[in-house]
Amino acid sequence: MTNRILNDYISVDCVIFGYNDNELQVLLVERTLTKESTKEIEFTDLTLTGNHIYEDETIEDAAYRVLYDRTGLDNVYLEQFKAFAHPNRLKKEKDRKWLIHDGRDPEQRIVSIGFFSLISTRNIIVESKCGIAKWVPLSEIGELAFDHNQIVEEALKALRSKIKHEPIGFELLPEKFTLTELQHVYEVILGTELDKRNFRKKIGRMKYLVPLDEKQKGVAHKPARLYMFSRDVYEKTRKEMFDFTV
Amino acid sequence: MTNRILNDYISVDCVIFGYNDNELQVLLVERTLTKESTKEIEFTDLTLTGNHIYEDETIEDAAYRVLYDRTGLDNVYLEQFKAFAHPNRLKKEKDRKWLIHDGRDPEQRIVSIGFFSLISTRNIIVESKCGIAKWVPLSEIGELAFDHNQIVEEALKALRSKIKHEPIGFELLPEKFTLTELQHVYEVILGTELDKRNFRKKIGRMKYLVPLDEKQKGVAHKPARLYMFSRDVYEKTRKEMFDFTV
DNA sequence: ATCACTTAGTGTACTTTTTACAATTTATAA
DNA sequence: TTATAAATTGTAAAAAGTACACTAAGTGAT
Repeated sequence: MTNRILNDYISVDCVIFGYNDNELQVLLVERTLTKESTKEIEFTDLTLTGNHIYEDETIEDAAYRVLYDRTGLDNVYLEQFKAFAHPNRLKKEKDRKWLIHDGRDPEQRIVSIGFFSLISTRNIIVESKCGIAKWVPLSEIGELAFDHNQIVEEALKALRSKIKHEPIGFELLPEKFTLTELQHVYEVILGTELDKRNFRKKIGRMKYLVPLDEKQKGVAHKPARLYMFSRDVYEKTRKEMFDFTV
Repeated sequence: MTNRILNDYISVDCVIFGYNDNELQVLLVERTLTKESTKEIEFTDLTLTGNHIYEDETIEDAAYRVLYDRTGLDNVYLEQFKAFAHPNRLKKEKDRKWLIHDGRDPEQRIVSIGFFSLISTRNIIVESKCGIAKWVPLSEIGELAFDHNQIVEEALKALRSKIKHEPIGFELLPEKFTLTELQHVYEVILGTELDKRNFRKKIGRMKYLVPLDEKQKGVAHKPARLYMFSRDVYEKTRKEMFDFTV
């Protein structure tokens, strides 16, 4: 790997989703902006995690690298969903007289290739070498830098669409999880309430969800059985569907 | 519009699908390569339709423009499905000593943002100002320039996935079409045979498919009823589904 | 006018899935 | 022992999926 970037104007940006406190959260990074003239700190901002693409990387390589540098995790769910080029981004940032604290000009990244990632929050070390990252519940995201609000919007759309047709909900949960937790993940992402019995009946037909001989510990009520996702079974039993809406 | 390109290294590439002779076809463009030294024509190649993104365009704007320049059509189905950056593309093309006939260096476009488009073949004028385009059945596509084979592959995957969940099949047909034609489109795209009665039962439940008081003309058998897609009805009746595979 | 030919159009019985809905079980904590 | 909290489970009715074969309505040839 050369570390020479492919192009100054292209970056990957990653919408990192986590699930905690019964909410869908996004991992955002603080960006410190200084005045070009005085070098004084003007204010801080929140951005997605992103970076350039190196010369000898595919776009996916770059995204996995970005994700690893931010979270220390690999083998996580990551999916490219859309590329963005805001013709106004250039202008909007040019009008300002700010620099990012490391001296980079914030206008540089023009085309951004959006990925979303699902990670199990508990594994993650939020502090990393490149800036301070923090989990922000979707409902509390304010105005982000650049066009990152739009990217989050579209990532959420892509996630909603994807989760309806492929079993990816458990990617937001620890390896072993209860059916109620899984149901909550679906409810939070889809924004609807689901009937407990029907959810279990439906998901129960999916062979890839394997019940363990293990139960929740330390809860003040009947402990729930734990389950795991088996990719193996999934690959073997997956069949394509043919359903169009309405 | 300035016509100043955003960036030399980024392009949009469009996989234009058409349906004819009961086959899925792709509109491809001949590229003439000349030797850099002698300017002699070395050979011709086939590529997708693509172009750079202008400074004041969104990526989608650029794709619609590219499609319009190639086909003379607007208001067609167009969808961004994936961005590509082949780290090897640069090298592969650099090793050769060719130029495209207009003098451009073929290595220039590095990141390509892929779209696919569905058009009703009968409306299209294939001759256009920028090169000769021709319809090639999917089964007969040989080796394309750059990584365009991969882009076509992925476009097809995206199309297959999309058509399972959204009503876009008729985009490949004239405004008025028969149910048999529609069924053939689904069969060709999905690569499976469908039962005529079951297909009609299923699609018949979709209110957006409106039967007309009009029949096929000039066929040597019982003429079929013609149908139209009503986007209006679709928008109104569309409801989200929650189905995961297996 | 009849007939041969070709594709359009339709129904039924069976299985599976969806949907709406509430009582019982099993653990902890007081 | 009891109160509490969440887990777990079933059923009946409606809708959708599946497998399967005959009749209808045109054209073109005789």
